[in-house]
Amino acid sequence: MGRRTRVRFAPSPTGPLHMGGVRTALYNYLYAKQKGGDFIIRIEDTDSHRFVPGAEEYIIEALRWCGIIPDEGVDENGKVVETASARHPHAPYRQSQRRGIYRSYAEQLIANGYAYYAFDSAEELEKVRGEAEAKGETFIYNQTTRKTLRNSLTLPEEETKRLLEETTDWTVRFKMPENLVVKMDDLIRGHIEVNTDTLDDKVLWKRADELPTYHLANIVDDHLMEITEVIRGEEWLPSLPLHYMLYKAFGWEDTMPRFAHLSLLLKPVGNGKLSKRDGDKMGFPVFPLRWTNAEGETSHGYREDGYFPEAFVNLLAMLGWNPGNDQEMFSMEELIKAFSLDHIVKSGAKFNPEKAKWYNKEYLRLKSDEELTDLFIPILKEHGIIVTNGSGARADFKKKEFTYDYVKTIVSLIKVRATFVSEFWDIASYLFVAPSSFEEKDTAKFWKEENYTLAYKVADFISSFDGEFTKENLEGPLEEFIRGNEWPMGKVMNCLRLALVGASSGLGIADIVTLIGKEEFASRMEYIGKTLGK
RNA sequence: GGUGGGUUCGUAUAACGGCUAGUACUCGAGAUUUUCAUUCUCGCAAUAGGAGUUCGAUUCUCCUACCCACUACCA
Repeated sequence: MGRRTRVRFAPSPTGPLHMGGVRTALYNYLYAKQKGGDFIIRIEDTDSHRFVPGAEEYIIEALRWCGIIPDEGVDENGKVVETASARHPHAPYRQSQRRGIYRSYAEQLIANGYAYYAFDSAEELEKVRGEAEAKGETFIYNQTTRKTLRNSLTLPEEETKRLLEETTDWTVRFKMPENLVVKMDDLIRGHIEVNTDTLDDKVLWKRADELPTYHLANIVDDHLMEITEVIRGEEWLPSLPLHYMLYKAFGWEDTMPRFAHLSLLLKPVGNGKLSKRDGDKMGFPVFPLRWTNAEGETSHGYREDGYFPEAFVNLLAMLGWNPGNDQEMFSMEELIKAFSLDHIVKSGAKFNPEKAKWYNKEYLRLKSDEELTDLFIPILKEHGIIVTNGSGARADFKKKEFTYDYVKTIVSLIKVRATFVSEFWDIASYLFVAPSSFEEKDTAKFWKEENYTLAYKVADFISSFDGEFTKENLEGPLEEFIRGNEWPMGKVMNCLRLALVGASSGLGIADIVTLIGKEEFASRMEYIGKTLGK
């Protein structure tokens, strides 16, 4: 039909965006970009009671961190973003700022017999609900019960007129037709049929705050904004028949968007959907960014926990979608190329925190040494380490001054051992500060006279080594020396490692000695001797 | 309760009627390594249950079970 692809992500600013919401936004974004179309962010703030300050800014910032940038919508400063591709202005993108638009559409439905005025107060409805519940039934405002309630279908015309003018808590409800089978097609789920007898007369517009409800606002805006595909969460599937009926009532069937309903993200263990609590309990974030609520409770965010946005996006993309082959690592560009609604999984996906970490580990390895070094330097500063611009890999342990090259060399050696940059300090602190204590178990295992006497001989060998100190120069001769004497390699080396690292783990001895230098090496050998005996 | 959706190793998924049900994470074993880590090799482990259609069913149909969503003047 040649319509330009236009999709939207339409969050309501009632709190921080959950990672499931980010996934929905991501799929919309991928779909739009693949088709060369537009990705729109629309803020659905039609519920004045649930509005949370800062939530909108949070949502936009979170998406931007992920690299999900809208072609149209609101930016993180609240300013309108609009592309040149827009054929006519679609702004504003906040439904609260569009309130003037909706009333006439609601009235149009009434004029054409698709909707009616309802004057039942909240208390009255609560009462009939309570009565039904007492009888073990569920009250539904539908074609049967509407005949017994106060609305423009049951009241005389004059009374309706009077109430419209004199009262301010009435609503407009959709008049759901009787016994009609709605035939729908979902891009992911296929053909679905629902009988309208099982549906209720949903409120479309509220006089009290002069705002539409989700259903009306959603259909009107999707129409006005020329949305071609609606990709949203599974929780909307039950209201799809209503939405179909609304498009029909407005006479917009020919431009009705196609629908795709995504399954939910489930909690890692047990049943149910992923919630904030699961993250707190199991120690993983459920939010893209850190969030502090009105009560002052702070929730973890992927960004603050040290995840790379590329890793976060990648793991999210693979939760409920697959490329149809074994590829697991995808950049945003690759995702845009490979994405397809055909490969979306119908069932809910349990989130696996282990796999999330694995993704970050993989992306960490992919980063350049420079980039990782820049991320490591602020952490070093927190530990009182000064990083200078001096040339070469030089270390001054007394002044705690190390060159950029020194840090970079370390990063290149340790990055394979970490999942997060935040782990670098624990992994490599001994390359900046001499160990002050020695791991008990390792000490008991290796620091024995028959071992350390040999270790000190090896230390003498290293100290008197007259070539330039590099790993390449040192490694071969060192090994030959120990093997030549037929000394037990593992035991001797671990005595040295205990002295240099404080434990029997860490880099190769040649690496460490090359980095810290002769002087520091000697000092550490002396210290362990004084401390543990020699 | 009603309506709709779903169900392949522990987890994420592949196999769009046809090999021995593949891959990744996790876990286990081995190899390499001066330790640790890495790397490599191998291994454990699944079609919810039952009918039917078919030469043949993970795939199609029906029933049962279980899970999820919705059932607001919330989105």
